[in-house]
Amino acid sequence: MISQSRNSEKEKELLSAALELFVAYGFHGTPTSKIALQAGVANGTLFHYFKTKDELVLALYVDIKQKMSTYLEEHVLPETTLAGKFRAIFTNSMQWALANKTSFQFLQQFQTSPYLSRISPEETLGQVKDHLMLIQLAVDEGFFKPKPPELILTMVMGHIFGLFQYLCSSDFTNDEQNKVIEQGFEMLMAMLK
Amino acid sequence: MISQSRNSEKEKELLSAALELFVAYGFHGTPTSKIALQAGVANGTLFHYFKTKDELVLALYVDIKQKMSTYLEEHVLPETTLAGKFRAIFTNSMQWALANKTSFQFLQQFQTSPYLSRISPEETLGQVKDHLMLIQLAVDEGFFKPKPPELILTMVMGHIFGLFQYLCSSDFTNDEQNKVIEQGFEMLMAMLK
DNA sequence: TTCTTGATTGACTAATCACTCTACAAATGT
DNA sequence: ACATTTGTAGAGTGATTAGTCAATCAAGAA
Repeated sequence: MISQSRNSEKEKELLSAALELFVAYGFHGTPTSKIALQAGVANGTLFHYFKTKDELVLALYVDIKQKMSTYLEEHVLPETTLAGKFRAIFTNSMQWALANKTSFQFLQQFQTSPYLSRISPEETLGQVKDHLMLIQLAVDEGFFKPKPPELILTMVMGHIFGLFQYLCSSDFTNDEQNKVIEQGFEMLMAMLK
Repeated sequence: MISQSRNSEKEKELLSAALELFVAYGFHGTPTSKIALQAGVANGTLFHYFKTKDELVLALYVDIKQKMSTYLEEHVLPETTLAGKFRAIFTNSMQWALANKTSFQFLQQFQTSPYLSRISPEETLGQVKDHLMLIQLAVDEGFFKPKPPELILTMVMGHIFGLFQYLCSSDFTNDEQNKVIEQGFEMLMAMLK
């Protein structure tokens, strides 16, 4: 219905404005008034959609996490082989991060901030469970070295963060970017196999 | 002199209190009044040592960076071989991070925050110049794969961050920790050689 | 039409914050 | 001894903030 789409629109505007401002000025460094202003709504409207500022921060985190997960699922599910799945997870994570730099920066910022503790351990676990299972499978089949899956996962994520920072630090053409991602994946595999 | 040592003491107290509170509640989430309280000094005293809150944040960053650098230099300089130097850099970075978790967490938080832009590029470059030169040397000698040193450096740092998070996520004995660090180094070398 | 419900507004408030200011104490220099 | 600088305190201030509230507005239901 029309009214609902209006609702979502303003909510989306608020989330989008919050994302930009949070990355630029930090969570506490961004007043709700500025968020409302940039979203083009009144002060009070923000609190109609989000009871508190904290709730807005958490909602933004969940929203971004979900968008990235959806993107990854779409691109990984079609892959049939283990190697194909890992390549898809890695390259598409990088592609998404580079295509959504602000969102990815927000994730980094959030995950190293005290806000992270507001996310329940179950929810955190749920987000990585699938990946852990896939890694376990790869270990069982001798595709990866026999290491704890959690160790492998954190290393892969560290790898992705590092590569992201490298690709953001200077200007690359799309071709160069893809080449670096490709090489980064090969190096990662050299480490894990 | 006595007065100077008193000065340093209060300044250190303030930096130490700020560190704990920043990691627990974030930069803007920590009022200067609470910092002064925890440091055991009056409100105004904080502003005698640091003109503004921002200056305190930056001073804390510089202080921690310098402590880590000093620690690394001490342990890396004695090494004579390339392999020895890299192993020393890696393992001692991990050791320092685990022995100074809060400090290391602060570095992570700071480096993913908008505050990072307050640090001049020259200063940032100065901090990594030595490492970049060492990597370049290793590439020239065929010790590492022929990749841009910046790429190798960000990957190593991503590796360290990942390993740090893994070792913080659950309880390990010292022996287990050292084993993981050792293995982590071997894997890193497998990737870079 | 009339009623109801939810969206929207922006002025308002109580609390909090970074920072100042004045006064005083302690150390240092001469 | 005296003067000067430096450290310390904590009440005070003006600005800012998250969140509230009473008042409209829009739109569908009866």
